Amino acid sequence: MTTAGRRRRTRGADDPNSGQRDDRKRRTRRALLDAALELLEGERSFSSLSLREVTRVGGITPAGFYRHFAGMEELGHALIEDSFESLHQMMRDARKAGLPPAHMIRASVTTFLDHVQAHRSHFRFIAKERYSGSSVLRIAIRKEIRLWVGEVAVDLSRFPFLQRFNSDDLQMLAGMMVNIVVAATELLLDAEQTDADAIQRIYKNAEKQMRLLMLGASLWDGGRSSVPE
Amino acid sequence: MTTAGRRRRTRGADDPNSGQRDDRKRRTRRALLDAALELLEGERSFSSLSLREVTRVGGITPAGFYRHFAGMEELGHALIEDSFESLHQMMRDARKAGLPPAHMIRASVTTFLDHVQAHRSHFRFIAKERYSGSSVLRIAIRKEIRLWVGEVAVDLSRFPFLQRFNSDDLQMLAGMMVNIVVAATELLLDAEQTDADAIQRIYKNAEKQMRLLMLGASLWDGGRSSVPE
DNA sequence: CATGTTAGTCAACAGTCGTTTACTGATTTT
DNA sequence: AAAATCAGTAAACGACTGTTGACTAACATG
Repeated sequence: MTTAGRRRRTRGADDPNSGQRDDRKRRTRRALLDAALELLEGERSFSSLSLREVTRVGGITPAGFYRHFAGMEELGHALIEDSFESLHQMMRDARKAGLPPAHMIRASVTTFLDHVQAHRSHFRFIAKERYSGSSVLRIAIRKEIRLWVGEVAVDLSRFPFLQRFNSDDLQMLAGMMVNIVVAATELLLDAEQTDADAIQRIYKNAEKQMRLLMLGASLWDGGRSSVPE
Repeated sequence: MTTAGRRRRTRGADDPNSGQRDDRKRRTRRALLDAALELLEGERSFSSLSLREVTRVGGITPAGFYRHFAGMEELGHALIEDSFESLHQMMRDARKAGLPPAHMIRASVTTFLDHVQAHRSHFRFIAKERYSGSSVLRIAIRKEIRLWVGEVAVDLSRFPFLQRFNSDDLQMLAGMMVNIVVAATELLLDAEQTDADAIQRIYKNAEKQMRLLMLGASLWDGGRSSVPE
C-alpha cells in the first residue's frame, strides 16, 4: 500500500532514472547492502544482523532503512540477486570467450575460483545462508544453484563422449561438478587471502577431483557396470 | 532404626555421580540441549537463538542457565560433541558388524543416511553451523569432519584395487565420498519426512554418485591420464 | 516560482536481551 | 542434628531491538 502513487512522475522521456535524488537513493541502497556484507565478513551470520546495525554502518538512521527495504529479509534477497547476477554474467562471458580446446577442466575451475576470490563477500554470504537462513532465502539460493547446474549440464551435453548420458545422468554429473567447486569455494573462503600456497592447493585439488570424476564419466554406462568392491 | 537407614555417600569411592541432585542436574542439562535442538527445528539458526529462549523452552529461569554452561557458545559445543559422538558410535558398530561382501556401496550409504534420519535434529544443527556459526564452532565441526574423512580413508585402504592410491589421493577420494553423503544429508533434511519417494530418490542418487566415483577410482593413475575433453 | 514528492532525521514506544546479585530450599556431608 | 553445598528463583540493570509518526529540507515537476 506504500507503492500506490497517485501522481505519475513524468520523468524525462529518455532518461527514466537519473535525477540527483535517484542517484543518491541508489548510493544509499548500495551502502546498506555493502554494510551488511561488511558485517558478514566476520563471525556474524545474516540472521543475527540487526536492522539498526546495518543502518549504523550504512550511515543512515534506522527509520531510513524502510525507504529501501521492507525489512532485513528483503535486503537478504537483494544480496542473493546481486551475487548470482555477477556469477551468471561471468559464465556468459566465459561462454562467449569460447572454450579452450585443451586444459578444459583447469580453465573452468580456475575461472570460477578466480571469480569467487574477486567476490569473496558475496560468496561468503551465500555459503552462510545456504543452510542457515530463512526458508525464503534458502529456497532462493537453492533455485539459483539448480539453475546453475542446468547450465553446466547443457555445456556438458556438447561433449562427444557424454552423448550417451541420458538427461538424468547428465544432471547428476553436472551436480557433482558443481558440488566440487562449491566445496572448494568454502575452503577458499576460510583460507587466508595471503596464503598463496594454500590457495594453490585448493585449486589443484579441485582440478584433480574433476579429473577423477571425468574418468568415471568416460566409462559410465548408467551405473550398471560393477566396480571392484 | 536410625542406624539402619544411614546413608554413606562419600562420592568418590564407588559411586561418583549418582545423587538425586546430580540426576536432576543432568536432566536439566539435557532439557536445555533439547530445547536448543527444538528451536532449531524451524527456521532459526543457532546464532540467532537467545539464552532466554532456550531457558524458557527448557523450563528454567535465565539465571539458572549459568549453572550448566558459561554461555550459549558452550552449549553449542556440547551439541557438536553429542552429534559426532553418536556418529562415531554408529561407525564403530558398523565396522564391528563387518563389511558385507557385495552391495558394499549401497550398504554404507544406507547405514549412514538411516543414521541421519534417526538423528535429524543433530544433523540439522551441524548443517546450519558448518558455515555460519562462530569460528570456534565451525572449527570444531571441521575437525570432526576431517577425522571422519580419515576414518573412511583407512577403511578404503583395505580394498585391493585401491592399494596403488597414495595417501593424498586416498584422502581425496574419502573426502569426495564424504562430500557425497553430506550433500545427500542436506537434501534429506529438507525433504518431508513423510515423502518416502523423495527420500528413496535421495538414497538412490547418492549410491549412483558413489558408483560413478568408484568407477573413476578404479582407473585412477594419480591424475596423469588424459580424459576426453 | 509555487507546489508536490521523498530520502533521511528525530524521538519515542514497548519489548527482549545477557548478566548480576541476593535469595531459598532440598539434598549431601560431617 | 547441624552445617555446607548448590540447582534453581526473583528482581533488577542498562543496553539494544524493530517499528511508528511527525518532521525537514533538498529535489523535481508543472
